[in-house]
Amino acid sequence: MTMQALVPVFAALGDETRWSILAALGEGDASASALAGRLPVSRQAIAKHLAVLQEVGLVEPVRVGREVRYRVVGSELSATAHRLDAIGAEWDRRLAAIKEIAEGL
Amino acid sequence: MTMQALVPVFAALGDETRWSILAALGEGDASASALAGRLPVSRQAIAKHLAVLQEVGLVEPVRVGREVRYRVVGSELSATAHRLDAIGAEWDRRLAAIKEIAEGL
DNA sequence: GTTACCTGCAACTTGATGGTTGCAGACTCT
DNA sequence: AGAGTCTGCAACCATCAAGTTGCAGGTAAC
Repeated sequence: MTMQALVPVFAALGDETRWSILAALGEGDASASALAGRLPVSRQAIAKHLAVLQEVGLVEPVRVGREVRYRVVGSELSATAHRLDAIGAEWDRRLAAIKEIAEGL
Repeated sequence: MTMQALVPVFAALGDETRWSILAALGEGDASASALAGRLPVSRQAIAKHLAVLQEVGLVEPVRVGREVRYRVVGSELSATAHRLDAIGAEWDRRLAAIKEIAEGL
């Protein structure tokens, strides 16, 4: 159970560049330098984004020799999705209850 | 089908104050002024947040006399959750494939 | 018609964030 | 040992976002 603080996870997912990084990592684990070769931003910018992603558990570092590769943690994505879905369902339930009252049932 | 641009939705959900507003709206529809009475921020700040939430379809305005009440759109939350879940599942699938290759199966 | 209240617009402050460049340190490999 | 390359740290810039205050415009109610 990761149980990250939800809101920071969304904040991390609310940036296009970070999604580009996640998408690139989907092709296989890669280091900040390798990613900088594929994306139109500097290595340091990518390093910062990776730090943010790691902070909320969306990505994890793996040392391979002298480089640090990053891997997407798909389960964190799924966990976040499920928590969000539960919240959405809760709201739907409440709305349905209100609707019933409004319709005099 | 709302089909909002995903990333902006996450950006909208990546703010604590916005969650406070959503939570308060969960108690029942309310206007910006009413929310300002319950939350520790100014009405205008809340109005801006509501604009952001409306922009991505998480909330919708309802005129009631001279005031504008807002209602949470739970379905948008659920839709976002399902899309995120699909992405997470896709990553898990890929990781599983990579793992199989790595284990020489 | 006034009074009162609620919304909407504008200007401004401030802190966070996305981005850059430059440099120092560490590790590999020949 | 030396060359090359990868990481990490720091300073810095610019833009955006969250928040504020103040004011003008409607709309409801008495």
